[in-house]
Amino acid sequence: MGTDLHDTAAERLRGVQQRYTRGRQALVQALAAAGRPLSIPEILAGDPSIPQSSVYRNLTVLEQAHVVRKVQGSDEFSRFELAEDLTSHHHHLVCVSCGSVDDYTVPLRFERSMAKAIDEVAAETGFRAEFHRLDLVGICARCN
Amino acid sequence: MGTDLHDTAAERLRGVQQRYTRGRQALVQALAAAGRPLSIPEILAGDPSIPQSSVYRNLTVLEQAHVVRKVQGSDEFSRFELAEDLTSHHHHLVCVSCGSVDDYTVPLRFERSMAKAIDEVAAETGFRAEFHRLDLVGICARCN
DNA sequence: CTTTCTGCAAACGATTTGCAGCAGC
DNA sequence: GCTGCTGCAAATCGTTTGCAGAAAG
Repeated sequence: MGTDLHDTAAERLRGVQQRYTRGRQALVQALAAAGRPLSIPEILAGDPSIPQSSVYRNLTVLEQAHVVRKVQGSDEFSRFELAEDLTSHHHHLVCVSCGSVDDYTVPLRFERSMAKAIDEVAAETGFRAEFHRLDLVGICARCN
Repeated sequence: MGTDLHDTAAERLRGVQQRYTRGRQALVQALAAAGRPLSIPEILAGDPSIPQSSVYRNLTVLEQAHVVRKVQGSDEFSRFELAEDLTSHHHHLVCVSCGSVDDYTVPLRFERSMAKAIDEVAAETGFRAEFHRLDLVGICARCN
């Protein structure tokens, strides 16, 4: 299970001529354990032994290999999460107070009706959508 | 009509102890004319006589006065558009190729069903949503 | 007049990058 | 070994800010 994740990650990295090194494994592990998008400071706080530049560099590589995805929050930090096909389809609760980002899901029925609406927009505008973001921006339960 | 916009902007600025100066009027005018979120480089390209720092500073003030809103694209630039209550409710088509952001709308019926889904999420998670973002990320018609 | 704004240039801070040495295969 | 990765420190670049003079009311 957790092994599948790392196997898949290794395979995708190989696909872009990259190695699945210790540092990269640690990042994937941290993101999988968190279950929500993490900022670089959060990752560094979790393991201060990793140099910042390696985190940046490896997240960039993992993003190109489609192992992780960059997520926009409400603050100045980029956040990262595992690619959706390694987890499951979800959306984000973005807190404008503390900047945290949490996952949430909507009923499948609603996703379907959204997919239909998106298809219509694509047909009308000529825009080819790769994915959609349905973020709720507000105040998280912790910040009350 | 266009006057209403400027009157409203002036009023909102007064509400936060700020003046509606020439430079700020020019920004509001530019955003209204564009009809889509603009980045600072785009604004400067449209009128190179305005100094960069004034654009940044005034957009910040206008944002605090709820005259404009910051919008996230797919590139490194922040973008700005008029506050939604000065225009109308809409969402964004974000092009990952050229970075441009365009507006689009979905049927009102769909917005209603989305509002309901959002209420349910709020009830379940304790998250208080101020607004939602339904962005489509992909390739715009221009980039083909 | 007094307060706020503007323009310039210098500062900031998240992210990127050059380079020398180390690890993976 | 060769190639690619790491760690450090310096560079980059969008954005912010201090300050002196100009504009608003």
